[in-house]
Amino acid sequence: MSNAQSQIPEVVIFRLPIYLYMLSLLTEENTEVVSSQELGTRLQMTPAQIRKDLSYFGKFGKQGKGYHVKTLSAELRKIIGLDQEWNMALIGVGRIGKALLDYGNLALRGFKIVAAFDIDPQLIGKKAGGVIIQDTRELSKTVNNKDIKIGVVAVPPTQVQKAVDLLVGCGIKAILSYYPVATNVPSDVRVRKVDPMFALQTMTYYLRRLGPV
Amino acid sequence: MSNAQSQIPEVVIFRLPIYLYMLSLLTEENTEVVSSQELGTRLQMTPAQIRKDLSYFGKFGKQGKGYHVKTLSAELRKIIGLDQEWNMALIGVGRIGKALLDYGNLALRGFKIVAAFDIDPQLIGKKAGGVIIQDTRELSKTVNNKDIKIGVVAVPPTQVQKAVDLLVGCGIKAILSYYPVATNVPSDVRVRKVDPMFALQTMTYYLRRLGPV
DNA sequence: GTGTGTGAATGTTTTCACAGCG
DNA sequence: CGCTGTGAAAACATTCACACAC
Repeated sequence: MSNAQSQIPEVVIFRLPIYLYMLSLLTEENTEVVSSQELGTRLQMTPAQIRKDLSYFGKFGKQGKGYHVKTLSAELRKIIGLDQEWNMALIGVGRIGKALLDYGNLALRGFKIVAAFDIDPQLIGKKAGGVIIQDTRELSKTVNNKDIKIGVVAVPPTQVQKAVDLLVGCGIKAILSYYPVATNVPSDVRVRKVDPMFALQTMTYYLRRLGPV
Repeated sequence: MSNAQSQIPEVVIFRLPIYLYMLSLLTEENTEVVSSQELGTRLQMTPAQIRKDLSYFGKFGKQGKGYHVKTLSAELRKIIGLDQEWNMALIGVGRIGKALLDYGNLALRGFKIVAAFDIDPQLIGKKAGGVIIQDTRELSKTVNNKDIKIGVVAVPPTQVQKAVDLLVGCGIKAILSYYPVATNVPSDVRVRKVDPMFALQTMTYYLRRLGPV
């Protein structure tokens, strides 16, 4: 049915969860149908962009009416891959790692940290966020047993490549890293780097340019 | 000296903290000088892009050598506005709010939550992450007393506009919101929306397209 | 020789504008 | 009529390629 596959810009993929999020808000408000106009207002983007983005995946709208909220929601969930649960392995149970283990929203949105690993012997065997911290040597076995598809790397910069290698060795194809260091991975493995501080650090640039306060 | 001001693309601003981060790693390694080539390799971007980005702000490199790590670091910190401490007010001490109060990296990087607010009477007066939770009615007074320049909004979607209005009313010009709902603000106020889940939610798209596993 | 800074060229993303459908 | 879906145009961002400085 859909041809889809390769030529969809990455920015478009990045926006899909945003649409989905707004659709979930609309569902809560019992809105049945929404136009690209209305979505655009709520998300502060142009209606044309929303229509074009969605058109990469199919024709979900009805002319003269708009988009059926529930239907579009379901379609997007399928496209993004959120119509299933995803098991994740956490490498590194330091500050960020612990915060992730305690972060309730993960489970709410279908992501579950089902195993945690560290190299610190002091931590191994301890319990955190419902899982027992394991030695990294058990990674491969656990990935298979627990059907883990996503790796989350929360180790210091110097250890990132090592952690990534471990995950890649177990057949993991999607890795979220909490330090933006470059990593060497086969081309079919996707590493996404996030830093919770970057958003703050870009705002100060603009604060400075507002004239003296 | 610098003309700077308006015409610098926002994507460039977003990359500055990334450069700064890599420079801090290089400093730890006692590297004195680095080329755009080397930076590019480490950050997985083209040298040309790095040079062009930096050239928006001045000429920091030396031909034939590269960039002096410490000097460039210092310059970038000045440009981004990280050569000072920033006081922040948190609105909403729920799950995300509490996580932020406990997040050590904030202070390490020069950001400090110096006041927290909520409307829940059960929370007001309690202590969290070193600050006492206050009634939002005290916001204005506290913003002035504590020289607060950044607001962090961690309240449910339906309350975001209200919280943002409060902050804007106190003269706050930079707001970080943990839900990507559109907000109405004067044009000199910058609202940045972050959702810690979006990075995950885009990876599953690509996971699905890797052929059956 | 080596690597920056930068116009010009190329590539990508967004917006426009309108045909066509409900 | 109103609103989608979409080629074509405009805006924007990245990369090239080279003169010049060390």
